[in-house]
Amino acid sequence: MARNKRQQDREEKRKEIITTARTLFLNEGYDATSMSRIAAANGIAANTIYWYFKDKDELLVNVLNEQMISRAAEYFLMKDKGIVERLSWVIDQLKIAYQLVATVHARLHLSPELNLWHERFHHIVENVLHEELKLLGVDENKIPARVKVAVFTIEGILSHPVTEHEQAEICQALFSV
Amino acid sequence: MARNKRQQDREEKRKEIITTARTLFLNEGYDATSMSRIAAANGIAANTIYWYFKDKDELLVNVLNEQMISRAAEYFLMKDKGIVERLSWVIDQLKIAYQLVATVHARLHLSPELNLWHERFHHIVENVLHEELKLLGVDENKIPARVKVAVFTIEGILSHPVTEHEQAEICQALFSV
DNA sequence: ACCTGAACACCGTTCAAGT
DNA sequence: ACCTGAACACCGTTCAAGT
Repeated sequence: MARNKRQQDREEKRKEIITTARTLFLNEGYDATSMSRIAAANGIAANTIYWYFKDKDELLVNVLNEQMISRAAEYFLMKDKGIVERLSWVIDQLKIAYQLVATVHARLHLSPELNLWHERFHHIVENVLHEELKLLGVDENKIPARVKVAVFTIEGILSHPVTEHEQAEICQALFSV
Repeated sequence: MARNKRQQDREEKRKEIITTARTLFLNEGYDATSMSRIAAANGIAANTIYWYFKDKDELLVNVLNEQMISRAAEYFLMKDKGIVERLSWVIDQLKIAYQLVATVHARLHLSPELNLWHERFHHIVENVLHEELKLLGVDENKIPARVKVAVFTIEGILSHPVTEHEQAEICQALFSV
């Protein structure tokens, strides 16, 4: 792995570590991925990571952010597709990261930074869903509760065994006026 | 703490350890509660716990079971109350244990025993909810999807900041025919 | 500024040895 | 059958020391 020389490389190196961590977190899970493992995959010593990130939770927040940004970019390219198709795409993407979803919920109270990220993430998602329901013509003052139900249901689908057929029925139930 | 003498005490001692673990898991969380901590609270050495339980996950399953059984007993004493009141009681009880809910979801794939418990738990809860929706007169073949949405929404309420007002609106949305 | 070896204070779990 | 001290193989993190 390319050695670091000067300040210009700092952001680049950070990104390298984040990418490695993302792969490992998604494949093996957060707890199962040790700092040594991430470091080894980057050709550095375990404690070197602490020069780039405060702790493991800050690294997690960065991984989550990178993942969210890249997925959001793709999502907004689907503007022409139907709501149902876009929603099932979102669920598919989240399913890939479902281990991390559970980890975030389990570690919320241990890390203020993670808690903040979680709040912001929900804020963004809820804004998008609010807009979708508005476009569908749902009664404006019933939208907030409907949005919460939709968000929580999506999370539930991620963390529980649900057949394709069940998932389709559930999505239909969420977006019927 | 009372020393153990013969086989008759085994179940009793197991219960003692489970009770201690339950208190600590609920107050401090699963990860934050070490085996040493549980052992110390029971006046025994850390490794002694392994004579009563295979590992920490088996202890967790027993804690969850005990909690579920005691809560279920109370629930069925509320038969005369309305559905909304009973549901909000269930949510309150689950909120007390919300840390464990997140832990269960995060550890599902690490422990087959925990996974099995989780499946059984959902089976029980879904049966109860199915019955409730049936009594409300919901269209029979729309019930399964509605049950899933209700279960996932309840879990969402547990793990996210939701105001009393929002919660009331959400519950109303779930049980409107 | 960047990186490391060594150490610290923990984990959950195993095992040989005690009663 | 029940319990323990000591050890094992890990953690995440800190720190003094190197370049």
